[in-house]
Amino acid sequence: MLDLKFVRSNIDVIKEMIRNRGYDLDISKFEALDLQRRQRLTELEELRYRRNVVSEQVADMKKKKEDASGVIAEMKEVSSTIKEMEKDLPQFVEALEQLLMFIPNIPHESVVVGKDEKDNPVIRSWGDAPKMDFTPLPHWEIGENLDILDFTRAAKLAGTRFALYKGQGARLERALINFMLDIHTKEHGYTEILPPFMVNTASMTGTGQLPKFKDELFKIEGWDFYLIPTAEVPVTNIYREEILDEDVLPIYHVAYTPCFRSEAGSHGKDTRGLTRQHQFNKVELVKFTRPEESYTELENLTRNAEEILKRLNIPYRLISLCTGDLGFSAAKTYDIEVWLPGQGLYREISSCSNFCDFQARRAGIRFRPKGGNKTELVHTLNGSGLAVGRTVVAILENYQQADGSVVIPEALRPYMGGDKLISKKE
RNA sequence: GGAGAGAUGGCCGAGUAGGCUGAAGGCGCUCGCCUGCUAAGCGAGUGUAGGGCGAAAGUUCUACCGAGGGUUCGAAUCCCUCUCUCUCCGCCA
Repeated sequence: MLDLKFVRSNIDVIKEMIRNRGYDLDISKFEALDLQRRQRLTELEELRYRRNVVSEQVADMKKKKEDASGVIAEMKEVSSTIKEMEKDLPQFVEALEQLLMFIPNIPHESVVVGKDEKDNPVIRSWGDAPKMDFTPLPHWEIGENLDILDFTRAAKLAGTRFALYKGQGARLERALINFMLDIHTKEHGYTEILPPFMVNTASMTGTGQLPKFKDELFKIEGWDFYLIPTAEVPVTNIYREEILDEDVLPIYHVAYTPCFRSEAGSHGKDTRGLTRQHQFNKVELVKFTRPEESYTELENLTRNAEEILKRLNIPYRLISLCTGDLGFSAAKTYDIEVWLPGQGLYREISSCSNFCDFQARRAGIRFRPKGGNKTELVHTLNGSGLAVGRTVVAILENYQQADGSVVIPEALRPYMGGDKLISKKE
């Protein structure tokens, strides 16, 4: 959410930004609504002022044993008017807030203005595609051949977009989670968090999943619980409505959680394999920083995520999302895309964003600067470090061999009981 | 699930026969003084959000004592509902 006063005095900047992002959002009502709201608020506050003054008079008169019944009768009228106006005002506040909630974040000046993913500039690439003298298979075939992935039975258990991992497959997923958590906690200085996997409406609103992205969420029937679509939600909301000491910043958190997404808008897309599931595992990096250092922190966070792929020796490229492809709350986003030889394409495995104060404003996450007493909003950042299921995809496709077996990346072997190879059991 | 206690400012903690209590006191923090350094001491200041006026510093008004309703001229204080925390009992991974 943007600052109301900022929007009020920069309405043209906002309109241009909305255009650059390719959003279809009409904010022409904003000014009138804002004005109406303020007028009514002023009227109401004047009446309340009067009530307060007269109430004091009543207290005085009673003390002096004077008759206050005339004033009291008059105030009865005023009070009922106040009550009516108090019932009336929230409509305007809510309407304005609704409008404000649907205005996306302002992209950083370094973000390229573009239409869609074709306009995303590549920032850098790392690693070489493995040389294969055979036709590489997509991971779902590799996994099913090795009997470590079973999509048919997963569909029986739950439905489409679910996976059943078996044996070395299940272990590989678990190994990756530990591998990633260990690097981020021991080497990159993040504090591990294990949060609830369900959160309430207030949390979903705090990070911006609600109200705009309601359709993407799974809700528990009869409860104010939503399954989290990413650890970003519970972890960012840890400090919701809090004022932090400046000393504690920056805060680095890393959390492993499963993520649950309806994938409502992607019917028929990526229907095969692990790529797009209703439930998947992710290790998420979250940062809370001072405003002036958030862009440096974004670079660091992105490199922390890249480091995982370097250790696993998986080729990838880093792209920067253009205005047309940028997420609603983000001011700047880097996507890390891994090379998948089995499918012959690059696939997003991590998305690292700086939200600046956009999430913090809505969630009320502030800090008190040393020396000053005015509170400021923190900047929030997050990025996948990494999506675990897609990392399995990348390993299977990049480390596959002609005989159908899959070499386990060296860095991961300590987490796989020393095994070097996943091969078919005879 | 049953019985009871509680929720106040960045933190701790006063405040119920409703009326200058935005809220005592303490801690913390900021500025100044003092001390050779450290520690201690002294003085002043220090909530959040929103509106009006002001170029700004600022000033003024309104709201906020877990949340939402109600009673009243007037509610942190009375009533109702909800949420959360704690203690005891029961049940359970």
